[in-house]
Amino acid sequence: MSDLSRTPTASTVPTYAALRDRLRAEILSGKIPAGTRLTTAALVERFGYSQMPMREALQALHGEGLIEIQPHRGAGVLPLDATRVRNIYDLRGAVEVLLVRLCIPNLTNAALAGLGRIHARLREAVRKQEAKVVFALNNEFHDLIYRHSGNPEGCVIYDRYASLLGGLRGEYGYSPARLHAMVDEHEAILEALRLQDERRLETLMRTHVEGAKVDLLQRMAAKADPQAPNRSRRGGRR
Amino acid sequence: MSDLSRTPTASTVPTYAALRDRLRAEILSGKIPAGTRLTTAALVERFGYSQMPMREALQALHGEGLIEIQPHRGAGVLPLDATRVRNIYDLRGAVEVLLVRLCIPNLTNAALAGLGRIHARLREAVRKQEAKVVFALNNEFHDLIYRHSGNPEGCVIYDRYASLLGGLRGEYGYSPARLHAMVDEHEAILEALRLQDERRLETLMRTHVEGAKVDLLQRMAAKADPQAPNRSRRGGRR
DNA sequence: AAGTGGTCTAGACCACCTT
DNA sequence: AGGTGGTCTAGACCACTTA
Repeated sequence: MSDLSRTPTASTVPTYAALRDRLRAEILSGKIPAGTRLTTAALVERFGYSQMPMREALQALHGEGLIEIQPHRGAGVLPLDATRVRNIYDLRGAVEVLLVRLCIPNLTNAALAGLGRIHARLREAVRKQEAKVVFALNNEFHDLIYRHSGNPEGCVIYDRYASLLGGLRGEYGYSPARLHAMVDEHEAILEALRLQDERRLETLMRTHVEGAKVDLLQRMAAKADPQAPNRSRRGGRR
Repeated sequence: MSDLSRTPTASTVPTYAALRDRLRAEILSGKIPAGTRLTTAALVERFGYSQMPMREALQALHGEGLIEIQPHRGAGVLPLDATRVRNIYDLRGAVEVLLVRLCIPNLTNAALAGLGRIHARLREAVRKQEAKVVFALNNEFHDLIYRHSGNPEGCVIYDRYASLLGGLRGEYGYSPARLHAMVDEHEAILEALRLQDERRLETLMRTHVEGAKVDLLQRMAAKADPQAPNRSRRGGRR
């Protein structure tokens, strides 16, 4: 797809790259929660390599904005509080509005058909209340659109923030209302894409991201603040 | 809650951080041109430190998207061709439209007055044809606005791309027409900020960035082939 | 005043690209 | 097959934080 040369069979992946990718995945999935301190000693203990490859991986993640490094004091996963979630959603939304606009002239009929199939499966998953599947299909839907934007730099930014927020979404899930709104909004976006209605697409996409933002923030707040003077045991915890 | 705000007087800056900041500045200013290969041997030769601090600096810059690292093959400054410039301008524009919208409720009268002063100086600099001053004041104008957005993550993205494109602008300069358009557009943006006219602001900012993009692309193209598409004398790239 | 852990150096190893 | 240069290890050093 890009000029990554010729897929050189990925013969030998350096240790620092493997560590970087693995740590990134664990941070984004929430397996390493925000706020965790990352010491080289612990990483050496865990992975069995010496400090320098670990340090290189940490520097790369620092450049990506995933962790914070204080000179002479160590590294830590950046916390994701409500303010930061709001900021990142806003930022991601701005990028998504751009990307969906850019892709309008590039979307083939085949791509539109693919989007339709993904949408149908997503609607079915919502009906069955399969949260994991909904999450995956939602990502597929957006990815397939943006892939046609012709702006790989923007896709990288989108991916980064989508993954970051995706970790949280895996933890907090969707509200039932949000699931149905998502289906309706995707439907409208799909229709606007077919009609190549740029202005409407921008409005729809902004509303779509805004709705996701509000929903996640509400669920984060609800979990942090049970606000139940009596032992409200509404809905079991799995 | 982690204690990231301690301001420890930055007593001792590690070598890798100093190298990273220095290399970043030289790349962004164009002192190290796009496409340059960065070997550790050359860096050791130049700075006198061993390889590992250099490698850490390169990893950080890789995470920031400034350089490319091919495993077992080395690092190089990413080339900035017309396509990438267009992509980055589009991306930056989307972020700027967001940031200017967010700052509307946060702009004080004092901030507006400050913007007015910057604008007056910029108009004067345009009249005197002082390109460097115009460049600096234009940055000041935008920075002062976005600083009030309350979205530091977005400001980081803006800064990164503004610096990247700023290096090119230092090389290619502005067209006379662009200078005057800039003044007019800033004037209109300032007025819309005073009136808190969100819709108009979005339109204005989008036009503003689009104008800058087209101007830079035209000047890059003009310099690349002065009018005769002769065969590329500079062949082997990579 | 001691300890923890980040930082840097020197050298050996080996993947990739030549001849 | 040789060379170049990226990659990794082990250890010494020292900044920052404990008590």
